[in-house]
Amino acid sequence: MSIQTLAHSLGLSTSTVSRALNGYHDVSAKTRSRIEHAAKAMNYRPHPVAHRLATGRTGAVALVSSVRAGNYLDATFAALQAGVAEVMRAQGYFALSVGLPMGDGEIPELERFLAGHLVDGIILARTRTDDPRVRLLQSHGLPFVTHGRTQANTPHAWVDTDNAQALYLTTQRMLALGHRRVALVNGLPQMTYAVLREQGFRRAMEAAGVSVDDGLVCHGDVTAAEGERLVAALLALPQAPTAIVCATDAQALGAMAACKAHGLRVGVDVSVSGYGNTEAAAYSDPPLATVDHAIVGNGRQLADLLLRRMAGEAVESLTRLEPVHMIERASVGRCL
Amino acid sequence: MSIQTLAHSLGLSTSTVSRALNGYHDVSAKTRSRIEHAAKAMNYRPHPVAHRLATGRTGAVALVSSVRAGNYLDATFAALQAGVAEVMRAQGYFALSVGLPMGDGEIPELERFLAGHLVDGIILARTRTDDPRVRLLQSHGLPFVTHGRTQANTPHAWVDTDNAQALYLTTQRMLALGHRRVALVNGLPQMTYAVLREQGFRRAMEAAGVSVDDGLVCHGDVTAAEGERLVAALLALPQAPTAIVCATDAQALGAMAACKAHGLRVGVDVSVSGYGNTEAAAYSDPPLATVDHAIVGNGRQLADLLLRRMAGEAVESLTRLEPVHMIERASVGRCL
DNA sequence: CAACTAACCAAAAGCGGTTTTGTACTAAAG
DNA sequence: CTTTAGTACAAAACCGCTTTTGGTTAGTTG
Repeated sequence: MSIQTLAHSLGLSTSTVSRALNGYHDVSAKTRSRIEHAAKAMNYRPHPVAHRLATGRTGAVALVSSVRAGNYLDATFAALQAGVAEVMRAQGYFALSVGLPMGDGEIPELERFLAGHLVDGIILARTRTDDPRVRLLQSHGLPFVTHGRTQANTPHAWVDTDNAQALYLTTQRMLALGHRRVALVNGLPQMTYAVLREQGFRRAMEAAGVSVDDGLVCHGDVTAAEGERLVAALLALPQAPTAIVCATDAQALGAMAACKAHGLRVGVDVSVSGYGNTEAAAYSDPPLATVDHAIVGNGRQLADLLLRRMAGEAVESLTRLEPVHMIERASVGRCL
Repeated sequence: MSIQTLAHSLGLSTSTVSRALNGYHDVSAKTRSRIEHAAKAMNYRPHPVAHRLATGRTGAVALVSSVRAGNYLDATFAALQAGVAEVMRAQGYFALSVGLPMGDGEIPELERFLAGHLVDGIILARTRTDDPRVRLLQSHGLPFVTHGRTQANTPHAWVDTDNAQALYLTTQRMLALGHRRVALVNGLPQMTYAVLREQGFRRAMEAAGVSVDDGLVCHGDVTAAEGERLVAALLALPQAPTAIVCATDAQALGAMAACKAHGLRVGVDVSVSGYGNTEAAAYSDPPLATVDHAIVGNGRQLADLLLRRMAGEAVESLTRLEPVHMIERASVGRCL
């Protein structure tokens, strides 16, 4: 069912059919409706590949993220994808997600993907402070939006949760409960969100007039295993922390395990908070205090900004800082 | 940088260049190497869209799954995607993942996706016993492999974990520990895996000569909230179970919470097991016994079968049942 | 009534490749 | 020496659509 057979069956030229279906003006109303009827009746739809070759547009966008082998995309990413897909679908676009192999293969693979002309725009997740993927996208020219900021000097469109505010809130809460030795278990420092979370942490400490013990600030993978390892080390210190603010719920689950292994009651002897409002956090024992960052909404925002970007809006106005709020649960309590 | 400019700069025709680069025989070795050198030097790569229009091949496959609003893809899906991508990338394919909106929009959206000619093959995750998506794919003709089986009478390629064996093992273990009132908290019955898990459960009970109390078999979403709800109901029964076998780790986390709320010590007064070997299970309190199903390996198998399918192998030989094993942890213990 | 303008549609040229068909030329076979 | 077969390349058709260009007809306008 090509445009040719359709045109032929109507006794018209393909160009007239094409122009009629694409809303050009130099087709009489009568002919247009005749064509539209026939198209519907014969269930004609332009072949997307041919359409793409002629127009350059693909009707799809990609959500790309780098994944380390053995360390897969998590529920956060999935929720992001859901938000993106929802908005994109409403506009007739497909939202595909693709994973780049973290490490040496990352940039070549992204180049290969870009060269593949599979999509009209890209949403890049988990940006880093100095992100070669962003530089590649900038030089390539394909419209893109990042989730999370970079520290690149050339501006680009982004959506971010207010990481600094989030950790400001949780840290402030710990301080309000009387904690003074507050530890930060953070993500890897090359991740922009980790930098921002640390800023929020330090700002809260400073605002309360409590000096930060750099020995209580540590970095690692955002996994439970890593959280457990880091917190076990913190608890072995001569001056162990009484509160532990973690960069993710997964780390916090590990942190709680380490505390228990050390004979501490979480929420009583030691307070622990997470980030992400995952289901596992709600059902941990004790329930884990966390930060809700409405990640599906972030996905919707990302899609919205990408659509605007593809429509040609300037990047300068295309940034969104999304609010967060703390969810208090029994894993945090008053300092003994 | 099109094939035409390349051909022109070499003083050859585009057809010769094309045939040389595609390994046809009627190009002299000298001309071929001259063309290959020039192509490399000028960094020529065929435009994928044009290539696709001419050949019909796209160089990408999709991992598709239906997602309910608010109930996103989980870590299992992400791990699957990682395995698929790994194998596909090695063959030069992209592995894209796309989410269909569960419900009425599901089939139209899949149709739209198929009509989009974006991929050469499809991997369908989370199959149901009677799956309209499978029927659509079968009628469409695009090569596909499902993760999980259906009960369709027309055969298709599939990879599945041995769900029945998994629940046979966990149930058997509960029975070996002296439990007689064993409950099953299962997924929704339209999911094939839920049917198979229930089969394994019943087979183990039967093998031990213990009759199944149908009041202790329940179904629901595979979330912690649902697990909690279902188990709270089970514990309110006059003859409450002493062991609870859950269909997923998430349900089991909810189940454990319900048990604790009921004043029971998990692993002592009541035993709980999960499925999926997630990190949250390893770090729950007590650590949750679970089933490891090597899901990344499943992804690799899926990719392998899809490649074979795309190469034209018959579906009959393209099925794989992957082994599982139980991971015993403190959430299960001897029946008091 | 000639000239001009819309309105409507067809023809043709792209998009960037692949594949079929055609054509010189060379070399071996009859 | 002619036929046959094989080699190496070019020309052209095609994939299915969009868009530019151009031409015809009818309806104003001066």
